[in-house]
Amino acid sequence: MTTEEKIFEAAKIVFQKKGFAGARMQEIADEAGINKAMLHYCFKNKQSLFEAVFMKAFSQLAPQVNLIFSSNESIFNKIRQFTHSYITFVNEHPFLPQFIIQEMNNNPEFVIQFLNNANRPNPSLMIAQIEQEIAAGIIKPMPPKQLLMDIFSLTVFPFAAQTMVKGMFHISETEFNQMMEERKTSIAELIINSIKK
Amino acid sequence: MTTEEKIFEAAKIVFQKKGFAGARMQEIADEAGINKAMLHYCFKNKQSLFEAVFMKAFSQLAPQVNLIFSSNESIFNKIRQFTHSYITFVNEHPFLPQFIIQEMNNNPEFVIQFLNNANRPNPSLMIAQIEQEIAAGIIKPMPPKQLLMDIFSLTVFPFAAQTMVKGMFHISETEFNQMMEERKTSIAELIINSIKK
DNA sequence: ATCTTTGTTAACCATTTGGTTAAACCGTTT
DNA sequence: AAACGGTTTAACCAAATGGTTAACAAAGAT
Repeated sequence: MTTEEKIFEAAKIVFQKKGFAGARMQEIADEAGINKAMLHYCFKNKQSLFEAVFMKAFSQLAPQVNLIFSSNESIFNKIRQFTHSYITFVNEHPFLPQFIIQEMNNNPEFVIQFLNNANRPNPSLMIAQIEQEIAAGIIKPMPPKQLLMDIFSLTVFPFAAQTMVKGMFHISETEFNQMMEERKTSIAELIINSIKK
Repeated sequence: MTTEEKIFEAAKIVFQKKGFAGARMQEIADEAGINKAMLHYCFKNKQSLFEAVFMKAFSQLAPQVNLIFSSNESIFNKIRQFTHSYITFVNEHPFLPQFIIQEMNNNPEFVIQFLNNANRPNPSLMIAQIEQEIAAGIIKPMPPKQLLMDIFSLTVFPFAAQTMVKGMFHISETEFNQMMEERKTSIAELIINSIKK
């Protein structure tokens, strides 16, 4: 692993745990097992290191979502695929959703950058398909954006609010993971049942 | 408004916008229109000021939730009341959910404090009722915690991920608020339809 | 009137923090 | 082996930041 990669991995860990403002350059250097000056040798400064980490995180998630959203499957199968593959993916990157949401809220200017980014999550195809299937009488009439928001909410929220959920329900890491495993299918069926005519 | 109140309000604004690590004592003082030394005269330090703000925020939300969860209504009406009153409340405090989730993730030790706090959100009554109604054959069998997580997800997520949602769907503040208004009833009916036998 | 308590401020301090520098290290070329 | 290039480090620096101090003002209490 090159030094740059070591730094990047370390920065990922520290930024995801502490956020941009809470992260310390020294801590990233320690985590990477290198001297602090190397951070500035490889990356211009804290901001640019952060942007690299954030971009990478985001562009790991978005293409997956788009792949499913733009496939040729029926809306029902797309929903099934989405919940399944999203939860699988996030299980391996448990801090991604809260990290992305947090930093997006703290730096709303960032959002603008992603609107121009090819790797942004793009719901327009999915919205079009929903409208078509409503017109074709396959699913009940409803605002497509609300449907998408329902799908995202049910899938993403438990991860984003992980700490609170675990605390409120008194559940362990293992129980949490098991619940998420169940949700891979239960969410999809919940949504499908509600829109199916 | 007393100086302490001015500080508290200012701290609320700055902490909710920047988070604990990102907030600056000077900025809070400026926002309150007072000298920085007053912060330390009224509150011991940054941490204790933050805890005061956080506790207050949390204990505005929790009792409302508990009131509904422990009423004598049917499960269907409780769900209707919850989505309605939660969305109404959060519309007036748009940064609360993301603030609470963010700081809980950043300081998981906090969670422990709330487990001993009388004002904590307590889902146990609601869970018991769900189990009863399943046993009585009123609603379909399902894990009660999953049902609660569905309700919370659909209600809270759009607010917690506000910035991303607005960016992804290209919707304005006004359109967002209108969507949330619709959700007050649409979420409840979605859930109720899915559990009703 | 004056003493005391409470509220408020400008100036100051110690530490932390992001960032820089100049020297050392090391494999490659000549 | 000397010169060279990229890589790495210890030491350093300036600014930012949380927190303190000592003086000052306002308001009661005696």
